[in-house]
Amino acid sequence: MLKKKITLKHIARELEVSISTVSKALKNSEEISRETKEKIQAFAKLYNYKPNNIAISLKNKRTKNIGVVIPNIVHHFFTTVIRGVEKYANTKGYNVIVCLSDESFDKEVINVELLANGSIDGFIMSLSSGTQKENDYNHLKEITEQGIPLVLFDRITSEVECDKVIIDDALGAYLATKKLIEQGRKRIGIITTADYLSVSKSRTKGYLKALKEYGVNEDKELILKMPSMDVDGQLIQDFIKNSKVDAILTVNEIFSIYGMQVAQDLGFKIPEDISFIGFTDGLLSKYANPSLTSIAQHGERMGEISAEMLIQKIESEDEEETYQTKILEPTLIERNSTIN
Amino acid sequence: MLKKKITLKHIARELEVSISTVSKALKNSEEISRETKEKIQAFAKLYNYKPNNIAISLKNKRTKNIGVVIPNIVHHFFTTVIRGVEKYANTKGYNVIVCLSDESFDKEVINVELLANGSIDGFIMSLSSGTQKENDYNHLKEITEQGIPLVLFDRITSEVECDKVIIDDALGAYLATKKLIEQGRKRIGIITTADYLSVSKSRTKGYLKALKEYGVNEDKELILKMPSMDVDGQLIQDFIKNSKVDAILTVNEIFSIYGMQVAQDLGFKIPEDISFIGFTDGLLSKYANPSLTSIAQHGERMGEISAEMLIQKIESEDEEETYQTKILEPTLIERNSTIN
DNA sequence: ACAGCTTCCGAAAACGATTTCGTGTTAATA
DNA sequence: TATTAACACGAAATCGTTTTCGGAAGCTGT
Repeated sequence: MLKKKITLKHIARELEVSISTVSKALKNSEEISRETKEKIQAFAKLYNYKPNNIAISLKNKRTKNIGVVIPNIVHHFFTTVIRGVEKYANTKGYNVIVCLSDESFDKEVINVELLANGSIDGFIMSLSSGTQKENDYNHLKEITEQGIPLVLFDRITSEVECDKVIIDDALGAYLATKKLIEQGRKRIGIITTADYLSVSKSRTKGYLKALKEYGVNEDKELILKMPSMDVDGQLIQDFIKNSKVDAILTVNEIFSIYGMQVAQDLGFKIPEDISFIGFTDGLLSKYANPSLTSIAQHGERMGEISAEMLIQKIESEDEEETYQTKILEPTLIERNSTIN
Repeated sequence: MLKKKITLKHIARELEVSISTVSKALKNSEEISRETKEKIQAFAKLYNYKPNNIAISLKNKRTKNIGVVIPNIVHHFFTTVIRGVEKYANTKGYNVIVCLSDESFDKEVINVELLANGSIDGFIMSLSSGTQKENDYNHLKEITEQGIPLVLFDRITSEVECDKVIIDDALGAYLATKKLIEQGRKRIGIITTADYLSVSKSRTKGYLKALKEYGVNEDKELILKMPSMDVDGQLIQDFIKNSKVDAILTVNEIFSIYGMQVAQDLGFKIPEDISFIGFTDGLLSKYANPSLTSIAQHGERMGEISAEMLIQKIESEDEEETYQTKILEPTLIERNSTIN
């Protein structure tokens, strides 16, 4: 009943030729006579022969797999990146191995070390918050030292030399803040996370830059730093209640969505009393009520570019150690959470 | 500069012993003398030796990879399943290779065939809509015939004999409909998709069963079948405008969220004039405004169970061909889109 | 002093494929 | 007829690991 996979050896034995002959015949080598080739090819097709990927990987020292290690999969942004990576990788014949670090340094290290032992030809990664907090990148330095190509996206670090893809986070925050100022907002707050997260830091910077440009002084009371990536409802509620903001920029969409709910519960009208802009532009932004003005991070594009850069490095012969950082432009998408 | 990975051969040459000795020493074999083992182990640690996964896979004919093929990654449900699979698989030392079929029959076949050639020890899959439409499962039959374990979840078929994990879709729809009836709703509509999707069919069945139980006759005008998984705004708008429904059940959350927006734009109050219940209970349901009463599909649990069943099959010696279908109970989560 | 045991280690096959090189046969050329 | 070239194929190494088997020492006991 069990139709086990057939190998070159089986074909060779059955047809009374050598394994080499079978191998060559199936690659249509000129070395083999027409009739022998036809015989072998027919037999192979009949028994649905497909070469064993593992054996080929071992021989070629190339797996045609790329490893994607991301902090989580719940944030819509990361799933769109996966989509982009998949899309491009597939056209080039690569599979995608997805590993979740779960925002944990230890899990990230484990995943990387596991995959680095031959399972993949290169990595696409976004740092876990744990890793950014520890500020320890030895696991990444090791793989680059071994010559395994690596592309970091979104959550990156200058500690590791490799290709990188990010959006201009500061610019995104700057544009959003500017938009709010120009709409007449006077007290613009920001809900961000701890500074060790590279993106949050940049976004806060862009926010401050815009304020400065318009002569608004930084006000610590308008900056709420969430201790983790999770929503702390109480903190947001207190912030909205006490800070007298008339606009809020958040570093992800969940903070905004949650903020809007709190604000509405407190009787504020959106966008009249308080307007909101969030980062990421995922499904939530589009379907929230009111819909959320947001800064698109172009995750799918980011995934495609990452995959393209990685595969380019994987397949390039020369060991030129030149790395580039691609910076995508964020896009402000206006919806009903700001005046339009 | 490049610190290439070290192999058994390198160690053997350097320490002037045989490869076999090195291999055994690193496994702490009793065959090797204490001093030789210590010497080899120290050397291996110093040069950070890690065995090559590919070589081991070839030798053992086991990759410690499991392939997950899903229709898309945008639906929150599938990402939660991935999480569950990852979670369980990692505890057992397995990696997860994710492939997206993009709802396409062809892409599903390609992915399966690629992975089946040695890359993975087993499959966890949910059928693409294209596959369910074509009703062609030869690619799956082939892998099961080869003895490769397969677990189907959510979108399954009776055409293939294998382990399966689903929620009781009919029950979910039944419970939701019953809830609506008991809340006094008189004209309960359903927004579903074409019948070839196994889950939509079951859910419609549950909906009809509840109606029948309460003596309500089926009314074709209350059933909207969307031609695809995508939201067709016009259809939904016409449906809400013309059908005079006072409650709507939808087979996913996006249809509900979209429906709520349309209803609100038309001046209906939710839940007073129209109440909504949607399947899936993703982020959208929780953060929508009003928040959406929904039927939780327990994706993460489903992923865990799928992984558990698969790994159990992979690691069991006996070739017993007994397959089971696990049916999870859906949970109705009440929020503000229904009266509470 | 010699059979019989341990103890410790290496040779070789195996997993499944690719590829280089060599060789026997035949046909073409001098 | 002798030489050579073209053709068709096979042997063997290789990728990195595991594992079986056998054998060389050294030791024990009689």
